[in-house]
Amino acid sequence: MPMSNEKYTEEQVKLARYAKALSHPVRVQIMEILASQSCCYSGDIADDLPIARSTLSQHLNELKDAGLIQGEFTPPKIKYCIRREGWDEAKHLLSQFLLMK
Amino acid sequence: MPMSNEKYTEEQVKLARYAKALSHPVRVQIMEILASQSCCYSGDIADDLPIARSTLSQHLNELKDAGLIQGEFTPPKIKYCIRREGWDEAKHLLSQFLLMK
DNA sequence: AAAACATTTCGTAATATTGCGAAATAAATT
DNA sequence: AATTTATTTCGCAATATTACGAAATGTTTT
Repeated sequence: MPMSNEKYTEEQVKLARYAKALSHPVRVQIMEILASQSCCYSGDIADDLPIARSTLSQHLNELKDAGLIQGEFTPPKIKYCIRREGWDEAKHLLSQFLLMK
Repeated sequence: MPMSNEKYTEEQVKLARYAKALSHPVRVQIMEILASQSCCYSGDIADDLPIARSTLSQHLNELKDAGLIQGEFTPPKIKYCIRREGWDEAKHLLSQFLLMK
């Protein structure tokens, strides 16, 4: 047992959180869709995906909670985009991690 | 709905599987430990981690199932190492994915 | 053969994820 | 004001994850 009060480092926790956000194929696909065009309306994403809209909404929320995407309300639709800060941090942490060996 | 029979591409599924393997801080830490020394005995890993040995065993199994590590039985211990093929594939898929935007 | 050691499997509990359809919310259009 | 459109929240069910300690497995040492 390590002596630290915390079980894991902040980086380990963050890395795991980003990895978890990407741990379902549909969320990988959502990120790919958002990357391929600057932004995208929720409905347009739904048309490309084999899941119910309510289920998509949950996946979008997970990506948002992880800080990887952001949604802008432009009535009556919601425009989703990749969130730079989160995406860049995920990139940085994962790249570092993958380079280690 | 896409016309393809399969819901997701092979790459999306593989990427999600590797991401899932790394979606818990303790598994990130295990990979870091294994990367920092060529190989490691299960018991030595357990000494560094704040979880029960049976729990560690489950996490090791998940990493093994994902193809990221391999265990060699050198009685009475088991020596765990990073599995090159899997690790390299994860590296490749994730790097590609992260570069996309 | 018995004791010690290293690790896994089993049983179980608590919690999280994934999925859907129905209902709710909220804005735009008629 | 009523209808349409876009999306989310709710309620629920099925399954998966995470964790632990106890028991089992298999090897080495005594």
